Amino acid sequence: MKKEQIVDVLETIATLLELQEENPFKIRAYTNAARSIEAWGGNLRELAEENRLQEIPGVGKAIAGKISELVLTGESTFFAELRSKFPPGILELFGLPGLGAKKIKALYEKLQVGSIADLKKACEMGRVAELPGFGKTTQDKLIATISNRAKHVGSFQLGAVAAEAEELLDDLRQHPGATQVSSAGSYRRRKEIVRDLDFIVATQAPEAITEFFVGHALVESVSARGATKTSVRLHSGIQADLRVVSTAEYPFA
DNA sequence: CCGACGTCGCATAGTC
DNA sequence: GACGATGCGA
DNA sequence: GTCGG
Repeated sequence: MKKEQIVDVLETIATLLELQEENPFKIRAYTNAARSIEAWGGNLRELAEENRLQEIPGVGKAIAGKISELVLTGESTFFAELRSKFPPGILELFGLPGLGAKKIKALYEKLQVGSIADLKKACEMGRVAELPGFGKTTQDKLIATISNRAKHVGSFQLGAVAAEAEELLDDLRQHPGATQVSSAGSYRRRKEIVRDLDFIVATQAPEAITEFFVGHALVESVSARGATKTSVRLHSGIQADLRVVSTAEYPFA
């Protein structure tokens, strides 16, 4: 297992320990270890094989043991057991502003809320406002936040994808077969939130352009490939659509 | 072995 | 309206 | 859970 994944596991352990109201210092120990490992340049596998994990600040005997297990087997019995105590979706709830461990625990124990979808239903049924510590205001705000969030699933901040978009545009323009290249849609309009990137290329050689597009270094995977429209996913995770048109119809595309 | 581990201020919403 | 709880960031 | 006296 890779370093980033291990860091993620340690952070998740900390979060789950919060839910069962563990000793706050123990919780922090896990987050500290995660931060520390993140900053550690070296190779975890080597360190694990030489039993030197404890050289990393914040990593003691217990956490070192869990890391070795993760590095070697990709699993941790402790983590698996901890995880099994809660529904997987409960971690989503930490992403909602205003919700922390205490509130989430109450929602889970009293209303069996184990995901954002569950929470939305509970709010809509008016059950959340009944809970001590919650009220109508909170319930309404949660509904609003969740609905708002749904709109942004699979969307990106403009700045987060601008670099990829521009690089792709430039490279398409470099291609000898492309006579006109432009972006379209929300990216062209510089909307703050973009769901996907749209490119339009005028060409006499659609096949070659498509080939070039799907083979581009920024492309992670190809989800659809047709004569006039091709969809791919870039490394950042955003979807990018390419429309190829004849030079004659480009002005109308 | 055993105690310390950051702390404070602010905002918000709920309860008394 | 005061007060404690919770969440969040400095 | 980890660190340090």
